Amino acid sequence: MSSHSGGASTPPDLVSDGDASVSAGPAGGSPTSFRQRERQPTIRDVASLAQVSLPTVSRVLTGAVPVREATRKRVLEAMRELGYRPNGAARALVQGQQPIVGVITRDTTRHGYARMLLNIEARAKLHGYLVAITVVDPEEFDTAGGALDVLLAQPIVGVVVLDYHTYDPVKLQRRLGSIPIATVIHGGESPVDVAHVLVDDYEAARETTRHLLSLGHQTVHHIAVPGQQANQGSHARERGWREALEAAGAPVPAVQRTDWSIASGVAAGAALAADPTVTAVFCSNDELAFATMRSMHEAGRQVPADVSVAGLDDEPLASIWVPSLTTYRLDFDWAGQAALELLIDPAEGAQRAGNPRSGLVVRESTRPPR
Amino acid sequence: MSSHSGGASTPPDLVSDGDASVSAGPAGGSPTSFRQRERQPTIRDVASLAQVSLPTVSRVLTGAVPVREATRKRVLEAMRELGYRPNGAARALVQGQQPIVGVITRDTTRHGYARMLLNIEARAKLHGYLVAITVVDPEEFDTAGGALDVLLAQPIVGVVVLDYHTYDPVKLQRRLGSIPIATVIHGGESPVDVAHVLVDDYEAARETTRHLLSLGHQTVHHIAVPGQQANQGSHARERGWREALEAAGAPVPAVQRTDWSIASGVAAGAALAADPTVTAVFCSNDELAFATMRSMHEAGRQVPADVSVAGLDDEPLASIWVPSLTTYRLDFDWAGQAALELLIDPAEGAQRAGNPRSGLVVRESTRPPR
DNA sequence: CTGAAAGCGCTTACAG
DNA sequence: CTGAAAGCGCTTACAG
Repeated sequence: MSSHSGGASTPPDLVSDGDASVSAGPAGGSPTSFRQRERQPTIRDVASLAQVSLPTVSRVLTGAVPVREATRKRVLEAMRELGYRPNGAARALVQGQQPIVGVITRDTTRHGYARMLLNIEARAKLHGYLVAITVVDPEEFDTAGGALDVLLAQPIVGVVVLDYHTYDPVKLQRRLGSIPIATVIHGGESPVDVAHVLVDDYEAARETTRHLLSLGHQTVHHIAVPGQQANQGSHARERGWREALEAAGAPVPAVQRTDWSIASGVAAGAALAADPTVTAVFCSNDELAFATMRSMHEAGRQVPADVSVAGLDDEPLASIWVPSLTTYRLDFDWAGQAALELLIDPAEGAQRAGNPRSGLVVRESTRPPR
Repeated sequence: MSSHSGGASTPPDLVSDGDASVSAGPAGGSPTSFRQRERQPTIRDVASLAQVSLPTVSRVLTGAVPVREATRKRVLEAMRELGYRPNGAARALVQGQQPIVGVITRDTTRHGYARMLLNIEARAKLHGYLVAITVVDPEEFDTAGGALDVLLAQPIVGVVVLDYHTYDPVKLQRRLGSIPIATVIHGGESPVDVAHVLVDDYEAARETTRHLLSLGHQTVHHIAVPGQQANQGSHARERGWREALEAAGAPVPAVQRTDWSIASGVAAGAALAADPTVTAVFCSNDELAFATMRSMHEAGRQVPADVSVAGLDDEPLASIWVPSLTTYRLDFDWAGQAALELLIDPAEGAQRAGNPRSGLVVRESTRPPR
């Protein structure tokens, strides 16, 4: 490897283009040096070098059957010398199982998915499993061929499906066949017949809306994320909000809809900011709440003096926004871990009904109306 | 599957616990129904049902060699009837290649990594490749066994290493052996001998610092992310800031160090807020800038009236923070795509030196000192 | 504790 | 266009 001089010079082989560029690597290396890999040593090479039989090498590899210490040493030494690396595909073929867990998810950069994914990976690693992700948009489920097929063709341990209800369960089931599955479903949704971890969006939304009502607001406006595809209905968060209002006998204002984007959140927030009767807004997630606070600011309305704003999720930035955001914390870390465990060991997994650190977090952005 | 009544009731088999819980799935399903999968139909079953030979089935599978239409139809029909799914491990064994791309990365919830990962996945899917991720902390590289070994044991297409310089290149190389690799390195770092995509953190930091100086600030304070492990030195962003100051003959204040966490950013920001001579702060990333703005607010110092604050990355929220954040946009989407292409096709990849949408974005948080 | 044999499910030349 | 044979690299009974 090159030395680390710490200098600020750019690599000599650089195809410079503004401040970002690409280099094909090893100086003078032809593309083929990347494509054609030399023949890897196999268990057979190791066996002959160590002067033992194939099964013996296999035994020190798996560790299932005891091998004489001296023999073991010799085999290990031979492996080191040859730079031997077991062939996972061959092993998977004979064992009928690949130590891989698949994850089917939507946009992994969004807070909830990102945290669940990170935690699934961490937990899977603990069990010695690799995580393979496939981002699939519910709308393009049918066309999401390639990668998903590769995943499902492997004799994998199973698949974790995040936000299960956004997919069409029939199509999903047909595609997955008999592959084990564990899902994360979100509160207030219909009962399902698959192993699942429940993140109760419904309850979270209801609770947050109640908080705003308890402060004395006549009603609470809502900025919503898109409804769920497979459900055809509104999002659980929207239902939680609606039912909280109905239960309190408060009027139910028209919902402001967004497309998940911040821009659409700003637009929705601006619409509410223009309405002087609005004193409280519950947003389907923290990002939309931030966007709403921005819109309020631009319209010259103070949060929380003029308008209270609450979110849902409790992203890290919620605590430091100015004003800090009242929101409902959802424990996606727990959800990710629980889903993985549920897949690995349904019996065990179902027992550890966890200790989710969820709940309303009241901060600066909400207060009684004046 | 269960019906979708849209009701808000929780599943009957629920182990209720607050607002989040776990259910082991298929009602009455014993754990074994998950562990033991029935024997999958093989190419042999398909062949005998369709009354053709094994190779013929293989041919309709691969599509490489033409097959008589009528025969093809019969084979396809047999596959459908049996619910046949090819065994990827067997195919990989004979072909010597698994259509899988590995990604070695740190905390995938952080903005840059998250976006690169998402884009790598999208691009890989286009090529029919699956993406397997392994989150590995540079410090625990040696112990990060399990999952990484599984990944590297597969005859994968190659590995994309994000933020390459945080790892020890020697250890990494030893672990990867002859597996093709494409990396993302960050600006101002030492030249490397591997295929890489450059995201120029150094230039970004220098440019942003220059912007603050050009506004008339005597100097610019800095809140830094941790240095890079393998480099032992300071982060490229810190070097960019330092050299911009030196080039301008401005004094170089002590650096405020953080551990990436928002809390440490708030603490660092508070330290600067307490110093009345501070008029401009450049933060290593947007999150730290948000934290700093929070600290300034708490200390009663106005941004940008009293203090200018700039970040780096241009996260989505930067544009809607109050005040909106001046920052330097880095095109992680491009970087992710370019890295994947570089891995797949080094020759092609190196040519498309991209059109990164990077650059300084001046917003509300910076202005001349009074 | 160790070796010879069979086989995991597929693809790839090789014939026809 | 199609079939019989060999083999990818490993593990798993089966003997010893």
